[in-house]
Amino acid sequence: MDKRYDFKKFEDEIYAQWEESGYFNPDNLPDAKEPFSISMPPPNATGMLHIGHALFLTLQDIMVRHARMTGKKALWLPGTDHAAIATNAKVEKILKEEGKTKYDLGQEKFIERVDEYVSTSQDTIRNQIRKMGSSCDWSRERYTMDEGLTKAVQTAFIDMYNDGLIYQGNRIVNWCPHCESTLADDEVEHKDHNAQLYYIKYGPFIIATSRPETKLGDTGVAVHPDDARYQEYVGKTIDVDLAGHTITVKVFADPEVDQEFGSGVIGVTPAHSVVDFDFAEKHGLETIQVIDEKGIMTDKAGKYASLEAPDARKQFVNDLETAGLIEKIEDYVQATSLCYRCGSVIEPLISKQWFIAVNKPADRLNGKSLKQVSIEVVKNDEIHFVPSRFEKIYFHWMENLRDWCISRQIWFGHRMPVWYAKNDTKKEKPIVSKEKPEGDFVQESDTLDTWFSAGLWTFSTLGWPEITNDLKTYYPTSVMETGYDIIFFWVARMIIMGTYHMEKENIRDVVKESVPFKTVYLHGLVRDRLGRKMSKSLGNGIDPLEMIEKYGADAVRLSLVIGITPGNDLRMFEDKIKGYRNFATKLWNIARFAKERGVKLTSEIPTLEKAPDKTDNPDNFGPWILSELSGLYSNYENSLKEYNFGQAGETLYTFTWHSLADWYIEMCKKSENVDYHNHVLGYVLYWLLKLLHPYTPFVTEKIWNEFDQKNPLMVEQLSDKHFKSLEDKMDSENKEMKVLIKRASSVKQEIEKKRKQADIDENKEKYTKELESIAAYIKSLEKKLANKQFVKNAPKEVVEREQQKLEDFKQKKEELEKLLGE
RNA sequence: GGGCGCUUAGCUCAGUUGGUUUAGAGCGACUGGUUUACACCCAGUAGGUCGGGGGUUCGAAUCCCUCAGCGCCCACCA
Repeated sequence: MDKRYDFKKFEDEIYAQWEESGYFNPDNLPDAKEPFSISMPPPNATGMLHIGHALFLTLQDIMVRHARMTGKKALWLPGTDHAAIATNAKVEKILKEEGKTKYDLGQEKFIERVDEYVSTSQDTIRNQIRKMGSSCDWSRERYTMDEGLTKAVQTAFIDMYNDGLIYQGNRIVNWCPHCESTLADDEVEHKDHNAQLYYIKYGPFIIATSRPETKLGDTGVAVHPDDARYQEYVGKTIDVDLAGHTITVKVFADPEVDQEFGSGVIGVTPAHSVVDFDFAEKHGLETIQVIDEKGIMTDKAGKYASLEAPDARKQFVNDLETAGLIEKIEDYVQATSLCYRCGSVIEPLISKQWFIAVNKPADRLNGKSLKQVSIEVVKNDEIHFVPSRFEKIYFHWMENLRDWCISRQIWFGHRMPVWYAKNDTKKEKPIVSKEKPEGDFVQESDTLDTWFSAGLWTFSTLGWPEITNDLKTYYPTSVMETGYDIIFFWVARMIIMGTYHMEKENIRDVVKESVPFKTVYLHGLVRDRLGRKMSKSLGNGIDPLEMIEKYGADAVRLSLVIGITPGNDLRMFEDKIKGYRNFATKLWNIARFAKERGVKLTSEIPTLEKAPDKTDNPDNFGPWILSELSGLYSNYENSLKEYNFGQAGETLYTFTWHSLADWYIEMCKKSENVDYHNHVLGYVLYWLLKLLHPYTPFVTEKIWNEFDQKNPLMVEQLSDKHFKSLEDKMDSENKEMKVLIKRASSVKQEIEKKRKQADIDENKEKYTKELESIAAYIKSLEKKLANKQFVKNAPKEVVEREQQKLEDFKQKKEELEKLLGE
């Protein structure tokens, strides 16, 4: 073996061997029975691996490798997402560099161009995923735009349409003038910014508005029903002159109006405000659109027509001022809506779009709505969140969910199975069908929201709408592991889609449950050393590929996992990774030490009676390390069961470095009982490599290989039964074990004592101090034990423990006193 | 406006239902050592009133209240 583990030399090779072995595919695990499955959150097909990917790949790989090694039929299904808006924008940018626009190409050619781009760049992310050591089943890889998933999307759309859950409607939507597309509610970000509040003389009222130009489209005035100031106008329709532009508004009362804010009167603009749209629906107001899809004033804006909205505002305010209609202008902080992709200010607009009705009772769901069922399955614990606090956030979002706008005006994406007669230019008579109807029909030009297909991911990738063996076996998936930032975008949508489509009559009895996953594990965000988000503009990102190159994939994996807790952000910096590179080297050297001594890996428990019966004999460390190993195993398994990946990792680290290397191996060297220790070491290493493998798959596999093992480590079994028998054996030889382990620890103390003795002269002062603090502690223990309340109320074990402590410290005190010659 | 999280050694973080720890780890600092498993090493030292205050309890980093700072999410006050 080389003196140092050269990860660069081995990692790619090891991965290739794994892949060739076919064991990433659970079909090739013949003895495995109980299924375990994870759908990989699909990275963007055109994306590059970033540190966030590295984190989820590590966590999921740990789960999958562990499942595989504990006898499960472990499937980790990889894939990529077409990321409609992002990819569309990317290709548009490339075209721009060529001096072209998408219109030069036309939709068909543009899509060809996108497909071309996607297929060349998909390989990049695939290979980057491999670099992390991800043991996913590439034979089942999917893409959200592949043939099968396209079919799934169409089937899902048609089913929901036929059930009345998808409808076309003229409703107010979030419009991004830059992307020229609608956005879902949660694709809109809210940011405070400084704005002006204009108080306008508005017929008999004063109204406040931050967007004066929209007032040209007002059709109503809202006041509070109890507001004495405006009672006389309620129910009346009045004409209002706004500097020469006359609008007609209906005055109505609604309890939503806050009497205290502004003047207590709202000018209602149904076409350009979400709230006002709701008012309009409720009170039967007309809508007048004064701003169009590109942010330009329409003909309805009278003399302001064809101006850009900000210019129209300036001019309009100017005109109002001249006419003496501006009462005052106040500064105030307003929450504006911004596009989450490009940051443009969102324009609420009324337009004809496709929606999913989340509140509508559905026959398939026994008259419950999508929303109700999605809430229910989490309340009933059919799905549970780790950490559970995110359930509250999920409920809150679900309860307030409005109908989901699923149509997008970008070119790249799933086409809807919707057709219009060629002369139906207003899209008034949609025909929903997979095939183009006979005659002169054109397909709906809008595409579907990316999250529509992403919502189907857990079952579309298993072959749905076909009823496949995979669907029967692996649905619902065991765990959904993803970031908390994506709960609404994705997790919630998968729950909506899964609980609906898997209730279909031909599926219901085939899958075990309709929920898409049983557990949602949410990890935190990776931040820089200062806790800032990693971003290109800050240049504070850590490139996982560069780090793999420098320190190895195992080191990157450990650095992402040790010390983390579910749902909490973590900070990442290079030194951390370097430290874990050292760990891999440490492990390598342990193995090298073993190999050079002629150690053979073995699963056979070393006999205990070989340890000689002498207090200071280093051979006593044999039983000691076995008991440590046994403790490690239960700690490890319990931590993983609770998704405490950080803790399990830390336990492995501490055992390997400190118990095994620093103590046990040091003792081995001092013993002449070579055969015995070789057995112990071969045994401990055999199991330790298995335990470590999910965390550091490369170096453990390589070491395993160095010991000429038959099978790859990745399909070796971590046997619960074995550790039970280790424990049993230790129990059955309980008395002897306890004595031996105790002796081992007394050897440790002996060594420390000798060390102290050696430097006692130089450090007399220090030990005197220590003696003082021990004396003080003894006093406090005595006081505690003299406290009747304590003895009465505390559990017996605690009291006993304190008594034991007292004795131990008394002994320590005596020893120290002896040392100091007092 | 509502909700959530965080605040523990110089830095990054653990700390399970309150009691196996007179508060732990890694990194960094300092002292010493070792060159036949490993300097990507070993032994050790220093460093913390567990954000402040109050309460419950025999016992609180851990539970409750309150205040402060940081961060995040949600939200239709025009």
